[in-house]
Amino acid sequence: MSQDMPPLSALRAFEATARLGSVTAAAGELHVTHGAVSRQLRSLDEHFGTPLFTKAGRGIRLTHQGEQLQRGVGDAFSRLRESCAELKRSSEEGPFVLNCPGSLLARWFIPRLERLHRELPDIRLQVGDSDSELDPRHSEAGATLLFSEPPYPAELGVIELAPENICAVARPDQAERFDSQDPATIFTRPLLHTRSRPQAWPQWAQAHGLDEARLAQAVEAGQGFDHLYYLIEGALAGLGVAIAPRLLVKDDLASGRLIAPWGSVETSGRLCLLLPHYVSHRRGEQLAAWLQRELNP
Amino acid sequence: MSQDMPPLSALRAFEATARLGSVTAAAGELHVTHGAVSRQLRSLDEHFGTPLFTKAGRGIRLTHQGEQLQRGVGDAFSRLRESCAELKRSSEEGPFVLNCPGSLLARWFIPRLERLHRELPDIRLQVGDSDSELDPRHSEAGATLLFSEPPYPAELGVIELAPENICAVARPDQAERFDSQDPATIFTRPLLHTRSRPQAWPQWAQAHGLDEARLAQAVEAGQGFDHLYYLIEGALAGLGVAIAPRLLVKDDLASGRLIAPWGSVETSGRLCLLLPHYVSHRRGEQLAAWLQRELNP
DNA sequence: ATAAAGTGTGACTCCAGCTCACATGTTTGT
DNA sequence: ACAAACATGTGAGCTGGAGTCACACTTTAT
Repeated sequence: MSQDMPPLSALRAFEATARLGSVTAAAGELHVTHGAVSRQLRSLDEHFGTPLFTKAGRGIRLTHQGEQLQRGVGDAFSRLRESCAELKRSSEEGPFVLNCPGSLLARWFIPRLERLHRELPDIRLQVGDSDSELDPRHSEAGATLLFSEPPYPAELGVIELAPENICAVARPDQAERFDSQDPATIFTRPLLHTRSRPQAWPQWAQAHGLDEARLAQAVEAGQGFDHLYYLIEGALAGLGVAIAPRLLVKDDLASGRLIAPWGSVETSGRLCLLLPHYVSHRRGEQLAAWLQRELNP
Repeated sequence: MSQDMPPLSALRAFEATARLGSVTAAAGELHVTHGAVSRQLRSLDEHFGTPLFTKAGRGIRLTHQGEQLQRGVGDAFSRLRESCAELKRSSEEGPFVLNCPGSLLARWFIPRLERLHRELPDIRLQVGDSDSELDPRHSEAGATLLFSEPPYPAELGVIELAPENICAVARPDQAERFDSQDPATIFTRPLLHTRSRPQAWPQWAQAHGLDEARLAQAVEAGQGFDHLYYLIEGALAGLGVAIAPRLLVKDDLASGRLIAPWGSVETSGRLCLLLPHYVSHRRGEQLAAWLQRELNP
């Protein structure tokens, strides 16, 4: 690759000067003084070993070599400007991609999407399932919604939206088995679980002062699922007691499709919105604000 | 004109990284550290508000937006490189334009061109008459050969090649009218002159201690010419005595076509080669050295 | 396990490129 | 003929953007 390119800033100065036919005008466009442009042009002359402009009256005029250079360089800069403008536009007006775990997407976000679109019509959100790419650093998304807990990696812009409350839920037809004053009555039913959150049940047991060994036994007896989403479906199907973030079963509790006999426990986890440093501020913050409102009425 | 272009150096870093698929490789090509490239890329992410690369394994991969940008930017940079290389080539290998006054060109340079081409075969000199554009700042030439005198404008690279000697010349058939011991015998013939060098005769008269008034009268009597070249032709035609730089009549004196009864007078003028600051050193200095040799044997 | 390769980033440094002020040359209006 | 406005070139001096260095972290290979 030919490695003797002149400084790019000098080429930009040349392009503007050649296009506008004036050093001063170019300086205006580039928001620098005419002296700065004049130096850049001189450095180009030296680089190419040939004059690009000559004086003409009180202004300047392209030399033959200058015209030759102008053809290619003018094209190249148009192309550059066009590409950058296009990307900028598609980044500002194109869909804003928000990734979040499938369970959160299905059980909390999708039911609220219509309201989101109504209240933030210009955000053109595109939601995606992030279970395949757990690490937001590998994702192309503009933002990621997920449960996490401190300490957060410093390079990610983490906004804590709400504390995570987990609760044990079951179908209402099993209500009589459970005593809301006695957490141990939970052991009358199998404990549904998922491999992706092995600490969920132990955490709950500790908060309610239950014996870990007996808990492990009950977990053993319950069905395992690959995914939190299916876990909750298991509870709805009456297979046993599921453990889930309160957020995901909020609507089911309100409608009476599920019950949470022992309330919910706040964990050290938080529902977080990850806005990478580079993300467009306007839309990212609009979204964060909307989520805050929606989560903390 | 859309004025929110990212820094060009960042775009160059992006282009190299996208093309080579590696930050480190791009850093190598740009002769900087990988850290420098990494920062540039980050600044681009921030400018566009969208990620251009994601991590992939231990390397990186273009995102969708990155690919979009790469198409245009890659093209633009190819174009830029191509244009610059083309101009550089035509400036280094193309003809080297030397301008000089028509009289010098015709009466001194052209007879020596063949030797120049033989001794400096790769210089591909193109000589032009500069009488229309006297000021080298308005010319497109790579170099200018001309008579000038100090002080020289600072911004021009002036190389003094030889002192200017002027002499009064006439046709040999008029030799008996002139006494080489008595300059006043010059007034036996009309004094040919040119408007472009009104000070030539007075200078000569002063050097030989002649009366200015009588000189003015003799000049009045002589034919005037537009151009030094025709002035010498006038002397060759026997119209009177011409005044000219010794260099221009050197060959005619040697061959006996002209005589210079009173020798020559050194003036404060110098034959100079003007090499603008930007000119390719190699060829400019080769030419200067050859001229030095040719003028001062 | 251990090494090697690749990328990201905090802290610091430095010089490329800018501004300022002035000089010089050109055009235009009166 | 003169002055004023316009345009570019340049010496001196300053500053912030861009680079280096060193280290951390992750992934791949041996």
